[in-house]
Amino acid sequence: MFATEAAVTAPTPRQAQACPPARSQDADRYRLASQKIGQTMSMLSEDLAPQRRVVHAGEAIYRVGEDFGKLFILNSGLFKIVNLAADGREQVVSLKFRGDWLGFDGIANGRYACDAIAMDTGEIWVVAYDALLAVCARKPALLAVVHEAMSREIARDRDSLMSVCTLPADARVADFLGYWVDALARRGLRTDQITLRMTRAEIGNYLGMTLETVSRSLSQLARGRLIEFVEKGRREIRIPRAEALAEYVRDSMTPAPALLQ
Amino acid sequence: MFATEAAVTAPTPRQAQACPPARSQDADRYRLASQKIGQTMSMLSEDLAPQRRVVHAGEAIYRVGEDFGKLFILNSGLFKIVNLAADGREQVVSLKFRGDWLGFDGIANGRYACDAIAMDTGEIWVVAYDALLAVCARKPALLAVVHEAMSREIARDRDSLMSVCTLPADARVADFLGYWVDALARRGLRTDQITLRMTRAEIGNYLGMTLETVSRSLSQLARGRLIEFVEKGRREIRIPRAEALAEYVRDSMTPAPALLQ
DNA sequence: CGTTCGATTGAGGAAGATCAATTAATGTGG
DNA sequence: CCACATTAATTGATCTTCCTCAATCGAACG
Repeated sequence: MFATEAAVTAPTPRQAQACPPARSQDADRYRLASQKIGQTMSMLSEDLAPQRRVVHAGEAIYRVGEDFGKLFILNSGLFKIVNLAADGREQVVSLKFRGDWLGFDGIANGRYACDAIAMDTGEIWVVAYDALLAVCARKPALLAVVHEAMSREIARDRDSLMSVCTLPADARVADFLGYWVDALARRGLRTDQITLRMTRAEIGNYLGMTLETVSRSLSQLARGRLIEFVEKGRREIRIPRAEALAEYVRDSMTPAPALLQ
Repeated sequence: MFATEAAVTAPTPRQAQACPPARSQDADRYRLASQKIGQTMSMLSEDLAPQRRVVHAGEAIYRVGEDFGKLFILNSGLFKIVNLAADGREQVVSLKFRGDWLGFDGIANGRYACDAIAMDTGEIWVVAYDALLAVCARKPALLAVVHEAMSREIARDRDSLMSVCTLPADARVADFLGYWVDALARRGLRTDQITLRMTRAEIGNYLGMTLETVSRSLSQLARGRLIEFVEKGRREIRIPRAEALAEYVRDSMTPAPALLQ
């Protein structure tokens, strides 16, 4: 499932929680997360004095095969991370929001392993990896931030894989929307109405299905009043109850799936 | 695709390479990789003097929700990383071989985000995260190793997602075998014959398909002479030409996927 | 030697892909 | 501003792939 970070902090992690936490607890959690991101960004700005760069939709800040050297912190806008196979297959493997780091994939081999492409006008902060390490040596809190970002990315990628491997198409789209809402909520942004800055084809690519299936799934969710299309342009979506998306995902599992072992 | 690390180091990364590199180049690359892993393990052993612990098949070294505090380096054996959703879904999201680190997922939230389960008798080295950071402060080369391990994990996870999202079942299994062979080769182990220490159900779970489909795909690959079952017990597999697996994956993409039937 | 678990294989069905047509939104040049 | 072209999205009709259900077989084990 995409948004399992809450589950990890649950008191009984091996058991499914009977009922969702009260609304106000959620709000608290999101407020804290939002504050934390803000504080982290301030700290990065102070300690690193990063170069700031405005990017426009479609622009790549790095591409697969380029020499690694810099890391990027997303201050505003939205990015997609695209994996490219030698045979030409392209795969959107990750989405990046404010506060996320980009470029970790380049450390291992000295070359970036994918493309990072802006989906929107935004601002990124550029940091030389060497310089970052130098500052980290003096400031352990900064290193902690870097490790946390990498760790979160690992956990997030696994959730994506889980979603793709275990959920039927409709639930996958619902899960995706839930993840998006969660990502916005953590950044203190409004979540009752979201603007998908992706085409159906991009969403489908990310979720491992065709654009037609994405379209059908969205229509299906709209029929069930889980979402509503706003005005013209079907990328603006109203989400009356964000929890309903998670419930929908849960319910799609009803006939208990075969467990391992 | 699972094994794209080679592609990243290709001279023309945006273009598909017309013909595969010569056999000897591959051998060189693998020898270097194997040496590097050996050297890294030596260094870790010296600098960290980690606690060593023998684990047996089925044993978990950590479970989702447990307080984070330790990282683990796999010295021998094989581990699976299993993600667990609140609704009971289980998903094998990663496999770990000698030299791999386990537990990074716990850094972000202070709790492990998944289960790490031994599939085999093996030895892990246990390091307290705090202690590791302390040593890293004095020894930058060690920090580089840690970051490289995290980076590699991020890249690997994305390759998994790509495989699941873009390949049909047969090619996915072929890709999986290719990944396994590659992982062994990097560690200087024999690759003409491999022992899958996973049931068809586990493989299917990892690849997002049913055990029956895994079985059928393996039979299919065997009919095409890409693999051979060794003796009794269908988990021992001979792979005459490892490159043939990658070719099979490539061919499954092209307009005419009907190569063998 | 029966029991159990894992693997294989077949038949039928369902989810989703593919192909195709239509509509809606966006952009372009006159 | 409008006709036109272009791209995105929706929806329907078929077809394919893979899942589900079920039977059989082999290997491992007490």
